[in-house]
Amino acid sequence: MARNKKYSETVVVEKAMRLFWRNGYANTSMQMLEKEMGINKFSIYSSFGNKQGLFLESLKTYKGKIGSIFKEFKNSNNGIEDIKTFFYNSVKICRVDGNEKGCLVTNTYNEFSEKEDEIINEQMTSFMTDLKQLFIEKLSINSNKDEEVILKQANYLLLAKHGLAAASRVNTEKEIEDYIEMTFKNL
Amino acid sequence: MARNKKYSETVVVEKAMRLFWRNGYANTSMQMLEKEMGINKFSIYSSFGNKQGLFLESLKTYKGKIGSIFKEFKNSNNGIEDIKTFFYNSVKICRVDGNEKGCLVTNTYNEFSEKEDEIINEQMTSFMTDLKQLFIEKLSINSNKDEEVILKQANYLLLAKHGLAAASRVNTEKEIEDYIEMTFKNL
DNA sequence: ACTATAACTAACCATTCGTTTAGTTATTTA
DNA sequence: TAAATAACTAAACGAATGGTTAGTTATAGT
Repeated sequence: MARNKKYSETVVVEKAMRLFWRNGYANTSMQMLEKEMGINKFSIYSSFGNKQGLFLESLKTYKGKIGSIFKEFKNSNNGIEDIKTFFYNSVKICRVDGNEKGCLVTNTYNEFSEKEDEIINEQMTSFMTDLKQLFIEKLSINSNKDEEVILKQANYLLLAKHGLAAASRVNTEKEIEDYIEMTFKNL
Repeated sequence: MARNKKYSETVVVEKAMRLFWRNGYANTSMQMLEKEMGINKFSIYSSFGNKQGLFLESLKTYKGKIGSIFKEFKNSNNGIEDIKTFFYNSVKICRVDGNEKGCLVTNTYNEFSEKEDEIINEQMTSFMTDLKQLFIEKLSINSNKDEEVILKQANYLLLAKHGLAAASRVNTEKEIEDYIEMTFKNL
């Protein structure tokens, strides 16, 4: 009936994601998004509803980005060694594509931890729960540890992963490598 | 010459600190500060210059608050066991006095990691450097580890402490205890 | 080619931000 | 007690925020 969009929503949401990743939600303004995405506010609002809608779509894109790492993690069968590989892969993905730092999900988790945004908080909690479950499964492979120990170690790894994502924003590659190696020394 | 202040700067900056601690710098508005501190914007500006001045003063107050923990940490001589005690004490201080979460210094470190605020970034870096140095000293007590191992372990502890502060905002006491216990198992 | 309509531009909301300032009140000191 | 002045109140500042809308342009299907 009328003219088509000049932009691809997939392309512009990828750019928005990078900006949110770098600056967090609150510190990314619509003006910055307009500039980075190369489209007008009107287009953003007609495509994504509002700022939060765009952010949720960015989170979805991010999860797609790290999906391959998770898939590899799920499908392998080397127990603890897989978790370690997963840690290294998680850090690696934060180093590509420019200046973005840490894990977008973890950053969001921290930024919204005191807020009361139900939609976003639910997404964060489910992400963490799923990750913990995966750790438990991997820790159970080829192991005769009892459940209590496995749960304790899963908690340990969850917090380690969380802290690693936080630290990867401010620490050097060497420090991070030292941390990962030490983390897995006694599991 | 003229009338005296109705408020104590020490008292109101303590209240400001609690608010910054709970919400971070950007998410704490002057309006919120007025309400929490119980004084007018004018009084805030005349006492502390501007928002950043008030924040720096809050940081100073916070450092005073955790000063006793650091002092105890410095003066004891049980090596690694002291570091563990320090970790537990650091977590404990985050649980008192209401809903404030995590470590104000670490929260600030994270919030400003991408900004270019020289004054604040310098304070954060020096705090971390000092802490690392302390870890190195404690790890060297009654130990025949070579320097490389000690440095690696210091990096490990620094990131663990950083991650712990981040995690203490969102995780349970049990998860945190598990994490600390596991952390020191590896040393 | 015409028209309906979606995509676009750009100006403009109301609100909130950190900060300032004009005007008033209280109290210290001479 | 009276003058000087710091502490106070409250309103307003410009800039920036997320969000909207009136008006224009391009293109789809008839």
